Amino acid sequence: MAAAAPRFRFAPSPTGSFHVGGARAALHNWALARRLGGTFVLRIEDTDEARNRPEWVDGIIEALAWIGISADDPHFEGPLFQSAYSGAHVAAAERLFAEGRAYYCDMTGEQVQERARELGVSGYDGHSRERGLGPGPGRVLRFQAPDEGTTVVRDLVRGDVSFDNSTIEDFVLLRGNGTPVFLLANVVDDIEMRITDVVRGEEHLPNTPKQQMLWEALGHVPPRWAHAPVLVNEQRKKLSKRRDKVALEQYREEGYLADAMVNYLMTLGWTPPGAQDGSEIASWAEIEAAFRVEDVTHSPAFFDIKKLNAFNGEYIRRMPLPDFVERAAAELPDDWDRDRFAAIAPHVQQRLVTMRDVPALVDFLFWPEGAVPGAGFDYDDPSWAKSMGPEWAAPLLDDVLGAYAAVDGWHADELKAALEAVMARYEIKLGKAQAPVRVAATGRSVGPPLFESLEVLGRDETLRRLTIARQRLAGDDGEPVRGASAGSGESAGSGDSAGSGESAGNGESAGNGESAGNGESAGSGESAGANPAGDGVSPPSDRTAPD
RNA sequence: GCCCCCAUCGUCUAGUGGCCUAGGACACCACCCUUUCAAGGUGGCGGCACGGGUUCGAAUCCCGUUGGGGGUGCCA
Repeated sequence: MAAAAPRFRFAPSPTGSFHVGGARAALHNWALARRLGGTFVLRIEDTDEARNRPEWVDGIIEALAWIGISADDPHFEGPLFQSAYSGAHVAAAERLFAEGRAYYCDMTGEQVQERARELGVSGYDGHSRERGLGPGPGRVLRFQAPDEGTTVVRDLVRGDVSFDNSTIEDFVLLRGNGTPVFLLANVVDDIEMRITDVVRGEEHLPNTPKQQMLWEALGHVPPRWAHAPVLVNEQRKKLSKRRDKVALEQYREEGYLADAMVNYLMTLGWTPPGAQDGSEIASWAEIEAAFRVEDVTHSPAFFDIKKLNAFNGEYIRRMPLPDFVERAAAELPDDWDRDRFAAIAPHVQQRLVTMRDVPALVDFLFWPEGAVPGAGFDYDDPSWAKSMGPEWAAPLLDDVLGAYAAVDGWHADELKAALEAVMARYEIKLGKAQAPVRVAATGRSVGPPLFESLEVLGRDETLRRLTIARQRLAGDDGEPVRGASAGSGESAGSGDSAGSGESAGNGESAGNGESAGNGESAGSGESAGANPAGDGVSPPSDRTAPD
């Protein structure tokens, strides 16, 4: 008789944002369910009224879809709602009471603490076990845990973990108001949903012996357990919503690719095949085919954004060009010409960390008519002095102006040849000679390859900008002429102010060393006011680890 | 306090008694390439927490120490 298909579950509680740690847990369950031909059950733990909003459930489903866990997949089941099972929770509790496995107690939390202090014990001492209390307002139902022996949790990632039953107190099943507590609800749900494998975060390991007792007391065989290590921050503390950037949605908005995020998340605590002596980049298909919980590491993993960045850049570079152009377009202000961007796209694709860095790399192509760069551009920075400083800068600019006005075609190779012809007279190298031209034409000291950029810019606009720069140079450091300062921004006027420009202090990313981009140009419609960042809308509690 | 988990380069990891003078990836440094910046290439820096065992032999097994983390609620 073939073993029944395994049933996994992912049980997040709805909050305003989706935790990366949760994403990893979901991915683990998903990979297993798919590889083993089982089912991934999504259960929404919505019992806490206070934190329950319908749109949050959509958020969970969307976040899952983003990382490839599609509700349309045949292996996907749900969403199911814990609240729909409240009847079963209470029924289970009553059954445990009827069978003498649980009893009522009228002590308040304070009283329990006080008594523990007097007796010198650590927790609840079983005070009401023999008092024969029945249900009533304010009375909690407690599970009568065994006093002796040990409970062994067979964990797929850690092996057998044993707990001394004497250290497990008679825990609460039903609150004073009759509602079930997490421990009970969770187990009953799993039983009801015929879950066979519980794969979750290590923070749940201490709860596991209690849950296992419940499974057995309720007459069922406990599931296979697997507790993956937690994700931690640089302080080696569990990633917390309060202090760390954990919202999956935020990474998505900042221009991280789902594939990169998924790949990276899976490398925390596990090594994809072939990574032992090569790249850790692996497709989901490869990951899914090879992932086994038994191979998951035992120790906590630091969620390292630097490494995530490396993965993301790698994935961006690997995108087919048309895909890249399409995806990048989403980061551009509406009034930026798509064809013009497409012309330079191949050169920006290999210079990115996140998709959000795109606008700042090409903004010079979209200055409004007659504009000259202003605040936020190197044009107005020390970079100007550095590029224009040499005494040969002015004459060279004059010569380039002349050469470019006369150049036959207007293609990168011709523009390069023309500049090389000019610079030969000054006995300088291309690396130096291009600097003043670059700053003059693009407003930045770094960016996509110069001649390709100029080709896209066009002859008229290039000459115009070189002329203006030349005049400024002559005017001895006078104020820059500002037709419309701040580049494209102001005139963009397409309503999408947004300002991706800020591009999150990516100073080190794609260039523009000094300034982190122009605050107001380059708005990426998407990011607009949204920026949920989780924190704002969700309860500050860290105790929301999906279970 | 009590319970539980963990411990290989800065980080993520490979490693399950000899193949390890410990391998890869990210980061960092240098050089090469080069049209700035990237990318790419080459090389470098850098680790088995400590102390005892077991064994012919230990990063690998056992014990202890130390250090981290998680849990300890009428939260999930």
